[in-house]
Amino acid sequence: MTRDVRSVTRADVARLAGVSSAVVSYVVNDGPRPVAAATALRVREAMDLLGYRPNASARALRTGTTQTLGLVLGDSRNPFFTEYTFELVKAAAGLGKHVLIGDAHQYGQGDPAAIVEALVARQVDGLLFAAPHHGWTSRLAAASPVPFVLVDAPGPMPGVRSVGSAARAGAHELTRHLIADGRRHVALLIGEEGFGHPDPREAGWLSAHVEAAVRPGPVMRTSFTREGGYAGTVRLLQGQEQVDAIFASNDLQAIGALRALHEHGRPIPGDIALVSYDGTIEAEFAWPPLTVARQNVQAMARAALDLLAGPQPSAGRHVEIATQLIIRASCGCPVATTTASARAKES
Amino acid sequence: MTRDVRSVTRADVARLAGVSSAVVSYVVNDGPRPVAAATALRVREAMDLLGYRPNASARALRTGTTQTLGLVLGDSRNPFFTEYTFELVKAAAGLGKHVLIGDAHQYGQGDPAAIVEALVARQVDGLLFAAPHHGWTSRLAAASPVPFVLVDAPGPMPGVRSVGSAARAGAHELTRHLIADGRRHVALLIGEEGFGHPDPREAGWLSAHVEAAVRPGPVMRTSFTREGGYAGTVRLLQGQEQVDAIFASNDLQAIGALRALHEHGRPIPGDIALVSYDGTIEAEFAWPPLTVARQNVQAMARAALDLLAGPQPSAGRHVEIATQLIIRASCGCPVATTTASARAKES
DNA sequence: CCCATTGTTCTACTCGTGTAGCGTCCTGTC
DNA sequence: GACAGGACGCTACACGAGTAGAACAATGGG
Repeated sequence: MTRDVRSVTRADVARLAGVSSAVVSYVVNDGPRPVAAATALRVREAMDLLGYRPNASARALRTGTTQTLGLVLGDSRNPFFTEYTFELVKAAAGLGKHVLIGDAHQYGQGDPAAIVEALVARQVDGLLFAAPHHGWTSRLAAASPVPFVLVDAPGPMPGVRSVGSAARAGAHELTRHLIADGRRHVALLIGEEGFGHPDPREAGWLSAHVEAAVRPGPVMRTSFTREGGYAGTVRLLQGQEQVDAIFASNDLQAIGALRALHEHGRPIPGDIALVSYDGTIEAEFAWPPLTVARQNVQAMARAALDLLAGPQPSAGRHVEIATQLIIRASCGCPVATTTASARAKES
Repeated sequence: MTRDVRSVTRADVARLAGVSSAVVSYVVNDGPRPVAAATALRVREAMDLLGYRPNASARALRTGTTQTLGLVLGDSRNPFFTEYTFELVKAAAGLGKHVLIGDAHQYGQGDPAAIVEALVARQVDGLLFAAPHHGWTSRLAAASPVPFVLVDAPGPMPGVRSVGSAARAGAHELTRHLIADGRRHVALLIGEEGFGHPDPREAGWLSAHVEAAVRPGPVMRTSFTREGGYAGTVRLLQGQEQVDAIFASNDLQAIGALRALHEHGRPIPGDIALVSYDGTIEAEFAWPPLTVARQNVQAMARAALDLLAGPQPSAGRHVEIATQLIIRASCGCPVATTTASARAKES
């Protein structure tokens, strides 16, 4: 039919409807000026007939806004981030915005500013950072001329808007559950020290021990990957310290731990209980299904977009979303139910 | 410093460098006209000093190309598609292009044209369809005014450019491996009939049986989800027919099957072998690790972009990428090695 | 009947970039 | 010394949409 739909322009519609191009704009945008009902109808008919679609580039040029957000991703193999990504895409679509993906890997880990520039050059209205390298944050903040939020921050940072889970409370609750079940040697799998803040998951794990007056189990530092979880667990099993439960700080580590435990023939949860922080679908369909502190990815995505759209307090702002304790087979407790954890709070 | 980086324009650079704005363009684009070396240097210094970034919207308006591709995604919870997504993003970045994500779910399954329109209105240069609903294809093709390719097609379709794996060969090889190991009752987990083409995975599974003169095992039709794999496997275990191996048609079904087998206390591979088609990281870190026909997602992503960029044959074109047989513990065979399957071919 | 007011529409400029058409100057050759 | 030709650079317009300012018509009040 029409050779090229993109070539239908405002002027074409105006000509067909017998009006000026301004009127077409007013109709399209329910514009700043009123249009007589009869005229608007003629214009709408002309638009339908021609299959008119306003040119987004021209609009962006004129208005300075693209209705597009840039998402900087660090680890695309982590199911938590992929789930997060798609929740963000969905939430953005609900606001009529699209998401442009910038994978940090391809630009080389060394230069976060390059990613930001590539996205900013595309005229994105805002940036979402899901890059786990918290060391980047300050440089990213400096490099970004547009509003941005960290979508997975461990805690508040001055001058930065961020969203995170109530990780300390979630980890505390998860650990307390293990202790209440009778576990007395809960090892912690976690990332390297100085990876930004003191890790709130470690703090929660520790505080649950303090609260119950139980001596904390061993801490194993490794990477937040399947391989890291595997290697860390093997080291735990070969070590001197007694272990009757493992707290993995994300699902990837838990999946790796699972393999190590299976390979060593240690029954779960009979011999060693295993719980995890994140609670992606992978943890749900692992064997045995994992008891987790589930991050509310959907709520986090919405909060991130709210922060981006809202006013820009120079002091920064951190929104914390509650996690949810989901009890499955891997902790070996009798009940299998669900409890809401600490309520959402802000700081 | 500069109040708003986006506000630095070509004219600012020209003024600082003491040249006209055209010259700045020529330098930026290594433009259609030559520029004296000394002048170019001055311009470049001015650009650096001001932090000039060409406005992508204005460029897109002028040139009619956005250097952006739209990706229509059907199932964002399938690790195969998420891996594919990020390979596409990476491959596109290598060509200086970005990817705009359109999640089919949010628009409602009923109207694929709406997704296309939303993306096309954003001036994407091309479309990539990863929507598994093959029934959509013709409508999508009709709705798309820009070049498009199917990135996960089961076979050639007239007038459509598409990429797929050599699924029949891969399934054949995988099944043959099971039979060679002594399995004689290989059940097939697969999707509903009429889901587009006759499924090449079913054909490969069947042809391996014919080749070995072994009577094919039961066929279980279910959805391509974890839940579907679980339910299908439970039905298989409760059914009359003997089963000593299960061929899952994708990793999701395999993960579900794994849970069912574990729940029923059927040792893998001792009692029942399990293999899967896809070969994402989830299959690698399952317990036991799954023997798979791995789709070469990276090669598929590159092929898809090549097809999109290349000439547009009206007859359509289908590129097939070879799968790779990866032997792990779940099939119970003695060796654990890797074999390349049928080489890439085109049709 | 005139004029102010309101409602509706048109004209014209703007956003920032790509590039065609047209100088301008410089060099080499007869 | 005049002139052809090349190397550079500048001016000016187009891309498609948003919207302010002006124009025009219709209406009501005095």
